Amino acid sequence: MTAGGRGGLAAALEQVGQRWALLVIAELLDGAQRYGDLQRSLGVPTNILATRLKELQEAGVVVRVPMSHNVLAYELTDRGRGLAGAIAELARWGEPAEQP
Amino acid sequence: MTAGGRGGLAAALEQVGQRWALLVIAELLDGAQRYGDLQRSLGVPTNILATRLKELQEAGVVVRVPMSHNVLAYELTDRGRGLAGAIAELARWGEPAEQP
DNA sequence: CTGCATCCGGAATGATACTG
DNA sequence: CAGTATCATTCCGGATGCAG
Repeated sequence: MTAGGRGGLAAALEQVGQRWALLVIAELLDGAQRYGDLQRSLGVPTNILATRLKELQEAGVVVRVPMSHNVLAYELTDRGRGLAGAIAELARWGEPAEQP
Repeated sequence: MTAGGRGGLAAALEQVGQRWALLVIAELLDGAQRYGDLQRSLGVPTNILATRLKELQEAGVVVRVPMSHNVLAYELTDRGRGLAGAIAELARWGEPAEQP
């Protein structure tokens, strides 16, 4: 039953195909970040960021980890880090063509 | 100036991050297809498909190629085929975990 | 001060009817 | 067959409010 890919791709896009989702994950690939840091470094609206982080947690891509008391951060799960390859490919594809 | 990836990723998502865009491209990876074929195999609304195909042409990802007289099809450009890796990674990530 | 929730206008999406 | 036109629904984005 090789799902072929169409189904897998559709499933992937349902989980991380929303606007800003892959950008948030790409930021978290550099390490855990706090809410405000993600907001400032990405320039994403606060309501969208809150919604995405909630959805990504339900998808098992991101987890909320407490640091010191009163301070918490968001971190990728193993499943979330599994997107590193796809993100790298997309990023390389999107880079302006450079002639050596 | 290693564009790093954030910029490249954002640029990629602006071109192929819209809904259905990557699914259309994935279908075209199997070879050129006609409008009605894409519509039926993907189940995408006709107005969305028309819009995406127009945008993907402007992005240089897809070209409209005439076949026999009165029949035309959509085909990926080299740039479009450059997304094969990213799509394969996403599809594999989205596949349900299979335990043998 | 950080981490969200709410409200609202505008853009994107989807279902369907219509045209060359 | 290959789209375009129209309208309802949903999503997104910016401003703002509010609790811990």
